[in-house]
Amino acid sequence: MSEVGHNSGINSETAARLKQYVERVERLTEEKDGIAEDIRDVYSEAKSAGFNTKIIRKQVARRKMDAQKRIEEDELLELYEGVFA
Amino acid sequence: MSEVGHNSGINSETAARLKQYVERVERLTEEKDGIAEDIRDVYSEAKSAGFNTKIIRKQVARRKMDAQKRIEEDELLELYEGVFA
Amino acid sequence: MSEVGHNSGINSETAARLKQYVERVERLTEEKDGIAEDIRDVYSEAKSAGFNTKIIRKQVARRKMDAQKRIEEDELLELYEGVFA
Amino acid sequence: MSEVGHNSGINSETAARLKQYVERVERLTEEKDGIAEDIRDVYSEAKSAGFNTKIIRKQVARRKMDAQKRIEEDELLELYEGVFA
DNA sequence: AACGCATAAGTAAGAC
DNA sequence: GTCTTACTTATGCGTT
Repeated sequence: MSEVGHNSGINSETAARLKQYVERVERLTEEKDGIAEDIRDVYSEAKSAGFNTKIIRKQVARRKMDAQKRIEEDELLELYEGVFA
Repeated sequence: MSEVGHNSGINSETAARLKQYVERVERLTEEKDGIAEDIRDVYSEAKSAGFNTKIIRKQVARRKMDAQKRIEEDELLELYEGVFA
Repeated sequence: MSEVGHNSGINSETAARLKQYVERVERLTEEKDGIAEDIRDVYSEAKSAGFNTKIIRKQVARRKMDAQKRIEEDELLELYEGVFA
Repeated sequence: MSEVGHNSGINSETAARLKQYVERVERLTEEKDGIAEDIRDVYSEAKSAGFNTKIIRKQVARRKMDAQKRIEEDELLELYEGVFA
């Protein structure tokens, strides 16, 4: 067998690069999960302070939806610009 | 109507604190979404480099599962210990 | 107004078919919920028999994970095969 | 060591009963997943027939909520009966 | 541009 | 009764 195959049929350089990508994703995912935990902590804290977290979630969702509407409008404006440019 | 009620039936201080929580969540969510985008970028880059992103995803999933499995087994052992403690 | 619109803007045949789908989903959901209840009953029974349900849950999770891991690995292999096909 | 311990420190009869529970849960879970798949199939079919599945889901959710309201009312009635009985 | 997949949010149940 | 954990639903993303 040639050099190819030392790592399940892939040459070792390719395998190494694959590993790089996997590890980068893993590192970023870890960060992301960390932030998700932070968010949970904020809700916990709010709860401890006597707030109903459901309401906060609704509020967040609502504002996000509004933001979405704004984005849609922006895109529409951009579209118009293209037409009149 | 008393001062209470200026903000839908809750006093202004409470409203302010609520706003704080909402904004903290929003800020963290923004960060989180940013990282999610970074992850997508890594996959895009890998794809451009000629890799099959499905393979990378599977590798990531597989490794995550290995880690999870170990945790799962440790917890099971611990649980069994608890039975005989 | 034409015949269309008697049911909020859709013709009655379409409405009837829609209703069919909704009812099929509802019937199946009912079955599903029934089984979910059965599962809960099994855990209750186990608990009454003196078992730590957490252990049973962990066992179930562990076995499921084993199965999933095997599937995951098979898919990965298949994917690799595809690369060299 | 006594007979206890042949199976990770649990006597074999207990282990056997544990296994029974695990398997019952697994069997029921399999059934449940099968039905979940059936539900997905119904949605797929509806989609193929030109329906917007999101709307069907909303419809199903809405009817369920109505049912929930009915249950709440029933419980309230029951409560009253208790008071006046 | 539509489909399936994967993650994420929200909801509900069970443990302490 | 509170709290955490598990499940279910829903949305959004990548792919074909």
